[in-house]
Amino acid sequence: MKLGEGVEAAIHCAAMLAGVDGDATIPGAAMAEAFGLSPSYLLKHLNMLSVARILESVPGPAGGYRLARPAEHITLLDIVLAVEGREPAFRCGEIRRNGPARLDVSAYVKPCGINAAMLKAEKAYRAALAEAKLSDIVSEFMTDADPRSVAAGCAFVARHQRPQKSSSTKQA
Amino acid sequence: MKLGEGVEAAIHCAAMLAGVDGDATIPGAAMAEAFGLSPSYLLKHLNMLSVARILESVPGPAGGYRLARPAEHITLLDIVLAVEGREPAFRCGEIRRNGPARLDVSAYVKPCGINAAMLKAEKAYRAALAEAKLSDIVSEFMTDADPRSVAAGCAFVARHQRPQKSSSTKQA
DNA sequence: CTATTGCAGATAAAAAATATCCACGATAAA
DNA sequence: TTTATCGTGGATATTTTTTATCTGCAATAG
Repeated sequence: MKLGEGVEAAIHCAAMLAGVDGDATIPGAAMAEAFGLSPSYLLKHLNMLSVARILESVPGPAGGYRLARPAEHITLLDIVLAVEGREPAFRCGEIRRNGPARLDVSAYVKPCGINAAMLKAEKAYRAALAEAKLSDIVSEFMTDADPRSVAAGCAFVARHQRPQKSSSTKQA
Repeated sequence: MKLGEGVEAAIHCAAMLAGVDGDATIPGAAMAEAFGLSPSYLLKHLNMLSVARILESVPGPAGGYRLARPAEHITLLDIVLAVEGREPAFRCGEIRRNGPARLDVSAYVKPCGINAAMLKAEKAYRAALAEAKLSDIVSEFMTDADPRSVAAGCAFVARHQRPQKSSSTKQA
């Protein structure tokens, strides 16, 4: 049972993007620098978030990424599933039917009880992640984290975010 | 997020061992054959279950494995942790402090909120697994599975289990 | 036009999971 | 006592997955 490092990166990036003004964007390279990550590889993960409609990407200069919807409507489950895939962690290989004395396939129509129990646990896991909204993560960070850390994060966003020319004008 | 195949093998083996009479044992090679698994590799997993005191191993002819305690006191969590390790799936790399503008370490004493949320979800996952007793898995299999499958399983256990000479005599 | 950005695909390097083998100690049975 | 069977531990190989890099391409603000 292991989660790739991309999950941590994706959540941190999403949290950072929650702090931009209006429809401004932050380039992926800037976020890679902020977290000391490999730019090329981080782009892979950010792209998966784009495909999952969690982020929006804007090409060209002044381009980059921004949230595709308000942070209140993005959960950690959304991000984890986008990066890690939607398949369950436990995949039943149906090894019970791999023995030398194989029965007819009709003997295995009932689902494997072990599989059911494992899937039930993962359902609980996902339910807990679905409860964690990105907006909660951000606001908790703002109030609980060390002021220097908060200030540094906000300064970084302010320095790297790029306002868009078209669109309405400012933020909501 | 992925669970190794060893988990499925370990649970199936433990369930099989729950069906032996008294202190009899079943050799690892027999269980590997029953599930069509590589014997050498399955032994690795069975050994981890032994180290975790979930199984007991008996060397020599008439040796093999048996449950170290009643199936009522073995949970899927016990098995999963024994095989996959006890570390959480999400490991916080503290990438927030890896940027170019590093703050003093004192700015990071507060735990990462993202880490806390991920750990909370995994706690729910483990709690659900802790609810699933091996005895439940077995009894559910006995009553719900196809009779042919149950009969085949019981026959296999009866054919391969090996009673122990010493010890009290029979089971409790 | 030019520079910057995201994207897709090929590729490579590193790490982990899976699998095999052999020497060893224990032990039941012959 | 001898022999064959079993689990253990270590070394090693194979395969798969993860992580990382690079190149060419399309989009676009200035």
